[in-house]
Amino acid sequence: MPAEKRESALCDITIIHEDILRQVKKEMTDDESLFHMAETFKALSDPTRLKIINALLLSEMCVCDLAALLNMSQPAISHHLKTLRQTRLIKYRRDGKMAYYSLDDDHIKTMFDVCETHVKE
Amino acid sequence: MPAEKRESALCDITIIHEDILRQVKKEMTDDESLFHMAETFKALSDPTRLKIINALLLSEMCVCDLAALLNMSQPAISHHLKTLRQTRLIKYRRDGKMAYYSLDDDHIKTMFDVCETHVKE
DNA sequence: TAAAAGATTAAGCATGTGCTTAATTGTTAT
DNA sequence: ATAACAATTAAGCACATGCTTAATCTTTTA
Repeated sequence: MPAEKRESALCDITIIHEDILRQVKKEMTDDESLFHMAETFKALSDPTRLKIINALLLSEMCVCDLAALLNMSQPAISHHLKTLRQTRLIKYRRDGKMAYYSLDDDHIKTMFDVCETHVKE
Repeated sequence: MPAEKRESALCDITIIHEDILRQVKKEMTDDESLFHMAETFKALSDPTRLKIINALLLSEMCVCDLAALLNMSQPAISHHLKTLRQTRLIKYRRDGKMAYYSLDDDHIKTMFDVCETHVKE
């Protein structure tokens, strides 16, 4: 065994389960997907944005409705909606001056419901 | 209509859909649950923590395994594990010097899988 | 009992997030 | 056209997050 190897065994972390590491490494989701998943969860990680999602689960709403519902400024709401749009959690349609927001698909409802179950038990 | 009411209608945001607001407000999840849900999603919102979850979906692992797998320091991993523990996403058992971590229940697997589906389509 | 090793906690710093106010865009109505 | 309004974007500030290094705790083994 070369000297560097012996030294590194002394200084570095001793890896106990190399076989498991190899196997796990092989089966893990790709980095890019994990990064985007983290972004999606991050979009859901703010109480205000979660309330927006919660509201949109119940009804399509415009920005000023949401601002009134959550008692916050329009810019603040608009900022959050942008975050949710960028992760494709919500979509919107324009009708004159108003922008009506709604959920993009059913994944969000599932994640919301499962998470609610988790925290309530 | 009293003067204050008229003035507020000029200065404040005009609420377009009062009926919907009332209905939605009534049906929304309670604030405390939403707050804890946001904390749960926040725990999942970091790429490193998501990789830890991903690894634990495949196998129980100790801290030094995870540190080696993700090529990070033990304190950094330990810090993340604490966050995941606090939201009851993972649990651990001690065996001598080592702490073996695993997922706490099936909710996490569901959220992980649904989110993966979401970002991959 | 002392030393070693896995794990956790603490302190400190760089970066990110969320709000506010102000400015801008885009659409409607006078 | 121009005024009004819903919405978005920008700039700036306070606070939170994630990493590093160092110190501490806990269990094993020599």
